[in-house]
Amino acid sequence: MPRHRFTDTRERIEKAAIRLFAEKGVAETSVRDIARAVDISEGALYRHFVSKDELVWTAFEHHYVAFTGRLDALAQAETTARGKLAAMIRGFCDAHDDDPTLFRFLLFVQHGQLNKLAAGTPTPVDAVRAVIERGIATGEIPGQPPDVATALVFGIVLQSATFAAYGRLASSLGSMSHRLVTAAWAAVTSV
Amino acid sequence: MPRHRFTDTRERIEKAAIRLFAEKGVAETSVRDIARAVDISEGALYRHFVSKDELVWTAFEHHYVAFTGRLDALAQAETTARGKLAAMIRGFCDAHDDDPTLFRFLLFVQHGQLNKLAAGTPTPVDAVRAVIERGIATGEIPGQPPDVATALVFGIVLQSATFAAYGRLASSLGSMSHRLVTAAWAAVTSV
Amino acid sequence: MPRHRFTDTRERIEKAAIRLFAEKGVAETSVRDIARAVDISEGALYRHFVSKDELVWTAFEHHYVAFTGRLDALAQAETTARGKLAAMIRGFCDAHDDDPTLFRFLLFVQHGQLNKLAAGTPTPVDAVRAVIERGIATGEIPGQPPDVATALVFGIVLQSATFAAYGRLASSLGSMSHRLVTAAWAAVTSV
Amino acid sequence: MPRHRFTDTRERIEKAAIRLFAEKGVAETSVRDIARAVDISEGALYRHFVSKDELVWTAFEHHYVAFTGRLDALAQAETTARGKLAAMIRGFCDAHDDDPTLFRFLLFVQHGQLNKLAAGTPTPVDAVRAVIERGIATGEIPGQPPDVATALVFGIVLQSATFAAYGRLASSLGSMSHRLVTAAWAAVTSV
DNA sequence: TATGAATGAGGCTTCATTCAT
DNA sequence: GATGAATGAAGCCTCATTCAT
Repeated sequence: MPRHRFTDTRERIEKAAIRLFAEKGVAETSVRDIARAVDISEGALYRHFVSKDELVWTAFEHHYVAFTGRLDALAQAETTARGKLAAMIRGFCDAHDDDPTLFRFLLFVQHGQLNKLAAGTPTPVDAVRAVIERGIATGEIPGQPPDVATALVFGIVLQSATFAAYGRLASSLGSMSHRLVTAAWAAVTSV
Repeated sequence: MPRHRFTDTRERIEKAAIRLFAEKGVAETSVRDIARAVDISEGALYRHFVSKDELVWTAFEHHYVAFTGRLDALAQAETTARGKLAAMIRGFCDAHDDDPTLFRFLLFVQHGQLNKLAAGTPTPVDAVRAVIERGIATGEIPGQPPDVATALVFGIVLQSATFAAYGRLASSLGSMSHRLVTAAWAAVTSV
Repeated sequence: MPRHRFTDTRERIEKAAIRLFAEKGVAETSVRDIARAVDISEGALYRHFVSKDELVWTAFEHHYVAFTGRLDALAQAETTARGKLAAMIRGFCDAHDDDPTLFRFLLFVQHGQLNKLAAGTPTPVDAVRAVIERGIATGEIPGQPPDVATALVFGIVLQSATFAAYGRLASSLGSMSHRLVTAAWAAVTSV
Repeated sequence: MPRHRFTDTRERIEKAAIRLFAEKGVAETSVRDIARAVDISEGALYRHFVSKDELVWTAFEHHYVAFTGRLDALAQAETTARGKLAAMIRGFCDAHDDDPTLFRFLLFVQHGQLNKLAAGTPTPVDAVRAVIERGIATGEIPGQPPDVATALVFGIVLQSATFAAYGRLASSLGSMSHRLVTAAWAAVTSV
């Protein structure tokens, strides 16, 4: 099944690349590093990716869009603003715990990739912001600039992930998702 | 007497370097980039800094320690936990508005520099955490793991700065410091 | 199958490097000089050697140890002290005539490499010294500090090679090996 | 006495340079190294020497010619070939013991300087060779190619100095000059 | 005279990418 | 599809030398 092996190699490359990018940064990771991690030759890597840039971009875009979609879906399954926000925050925590390395790559290391997103492509920030904007419209959330409220929620979640990465917090964000929801809601409604 | 006894080349290098580091990242900024920004030769740079590493480290450490000290001083000038926290958050906002580039370099780009700090050197995180821990001890802040509460406060402030950098929020954080204080206090006391 | 599985680039690099080192010295020979001599790019060189240092060391160590071994073997094939010494001196002359450039690199240019030899690694000096020490013990050579006698023998051989390099003596040391043996033996037994 | 200070600085530079050259080699010694050793600025060094090359050359030529002259004088004070040779060898030993660093610089590190000597400038090799040639002419020394005999004598002396530098022999060559004379004479007359 | 900042060439090395096999 | 040698640009750094002060 050569097709399978191909697909498999491509995925192994992407996975290794994401891990290395998350650990060391994109610029600090060489094509050689990646090839070695997957135990293939440098040349072979170019059979699967046209360039390092494309590899970075592919790895980023694919998961970034998927994660955004998941957040949207989680929100839509709820009816209240608080419920939507809570579901999304739990979604963040789950995504983090599921693959902390990928989470860090998507949300911390992406420097430079964000600008490449086609204008209008929704991001996790947009997903959160949409819920907040709607909550303000319905009166569930006090009137305020939605970007500020989005920053509050986003900051609470991402900083926890950062602390987890540095070992300042337990590596499982799920166990504190309830606390984060409470805090985020308090922050957002504290106007 | 030397040609440039009162020269400011060293400072111009540091300033340009910080700007480039904040804009593009450390690894993505070459010594040549820096030299060009200051309009000197690459070699000349090495009369002022032993290596690129030392330049990064110097630029980081100097301001990082100073900023931490400023935060501590602001906190000490207040008596209540809420007062201390409010003063520190305003301190963050002022530092940001004073020199957004430096702020971003210190708090976002430091990748890799933090580990070089002598163990025990206090950081802004420590400054905030100390106030929170004390507040919990005095009962001003509800009982909770201090690291979680610290993440809440830190996240609220840093994410606002991030949004400002991306143009999602006004570039002046000072104008919203009151809102951030309220939100942070709400988050911290929402247990 | 790789492009150049049977390629000899590595050997060509080593050979050119040894020649240049012998002609100009190690520090005076740049990686660019070597690459040009082999007609490859500088970067290509690093696929074959990890660093200039490693190239120098590899070129040195490999041949140095081999040469020492050859000397030892030549000595062991003889029974008397004079026979052993004579065989070694002829060994020096043959090695010189075989590849004067390599000979000069090993015995004159090694500046700095000798210290890298694992302590206890035998050198040509040790080989000669061992024979002399034994000759003194058996009474074939008059009692004297073995290091002094070693210097006499070594000096006679190496200075002849030096003169050959400068054109003061014929480039073939083999044709005068008999003379060198006689002189060395006379010097050593002249106590 | 500004004149004196000037002269003094120039000599201190030369002395420090010779030491560093002997210790590390010419290419491995930077102008900066030298300036630091003398505790002056790099620029100041150029007030005393037009270039590094000139410094090397001056340091070499001056002492090299002087040493050659001393050898000649020592030889002329004797009447027999053996006496002349013995005096010269003692001259070598004394020069070595007097300033081992200078000795090594002149006789080992000069790589590249020898060719700059005006054609016909007498060298220590010439001094020894002249005595030997004459000894052969008078019959005091058996007939043989004078260059070979010169190599024997030179090698015996220089290798002893080399061993002294490496700690294989006592640092005082004077104490073994008698032995070296005996050995050299034996070697030369062993045809 | 002395200083040390500045220069420009060059040194060693790494990197993304290509390509003959 | 895979290999790894080769390339050329670029990266960081050192050096001999100059020059304004």
